[in-house]
Amino acid sequence: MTTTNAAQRRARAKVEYNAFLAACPSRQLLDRISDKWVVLVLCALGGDAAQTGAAGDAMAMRYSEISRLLAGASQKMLTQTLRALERDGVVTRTVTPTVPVTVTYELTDLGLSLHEVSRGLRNWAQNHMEEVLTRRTAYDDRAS
Amino acid sequence: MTTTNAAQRRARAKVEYNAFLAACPSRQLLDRISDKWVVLVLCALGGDAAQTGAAGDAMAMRYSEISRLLAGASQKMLTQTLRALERDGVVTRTVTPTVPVTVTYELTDLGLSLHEVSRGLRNWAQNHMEEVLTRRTAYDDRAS
DNA sequence: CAGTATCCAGCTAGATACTG
DNA sequence: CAGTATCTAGCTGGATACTG
Repeated sequence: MTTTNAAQRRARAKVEYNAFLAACPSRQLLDRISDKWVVLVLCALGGDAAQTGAAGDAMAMRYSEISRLLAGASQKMLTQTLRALERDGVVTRTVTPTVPVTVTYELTDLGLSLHEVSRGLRNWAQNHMEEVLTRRTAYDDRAS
Repeated sequence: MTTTNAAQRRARAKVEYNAFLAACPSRQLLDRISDKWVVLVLCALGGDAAQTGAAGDAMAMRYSEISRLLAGASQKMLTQTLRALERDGVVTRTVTPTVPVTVTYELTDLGLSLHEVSRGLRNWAQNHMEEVLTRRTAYDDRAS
């Protein structure tokens, strides 16, 4: 009976794994906010960048503004991220039919609350990152 | 002068991008907690699983216990994750030299506080995920 | 201006086999 | 029991070119 055994164990593991995943609802959110560009877009629209002049609170931004702020993001990633966030109701996409079309993005209430969550993360990071880094180098030194 | 132009633009973009990254310290943390298995290990050691009997607060767990709880995680991923967390001072790794060696993992104070952060995330997820899902299906329906 | 479409390199994570 | 080592498939993200 060696034929089905391995496959069965694998299938069983798959199920248990999914069950544990389902039991941990933060996974859903994490898949959303753990994305590199999602966080950066959130920062940008939330006004954390402060390099554009205004700072502190949410603002509507044009595609090209975001693109300029997040230099290094390809259009592909930017558009993909923006679409995903729009799909989830985190940002609004407003098309103004001017001559060359104008598109602005803005955080929704949902997006603002998500931005708040990411601020909580940022706070933790600022308070503990130094300790983490210290531990990390200590660990690396210990390992001959 | 078309030779250096493209490369220069690319280099410039790289710098700006990094600058914005650096300005957003949550990236560091996100790289840590956004990992699938990190969160699950955090859940396990934090006692969120509740499938082992005890529930609610932190507990020391053996490698095999974690492995059983997170069925579906390969040893590679589990070990890798555990090592990274140990390196960052989030968990402790205790080796007891019994006959077959016994290794237990436990959250440190730092790990507990990180676990709290992830609980904040979980709360947001529980409060808003339904809305996100609604928006998402609405968006998908709209797209003919 | 604000995208869409396509192709491809690199990294990650899973499978598998072996060890103190 | 608690790993380490190695190979590879698949997905993600970046480059590039084209469009309403």
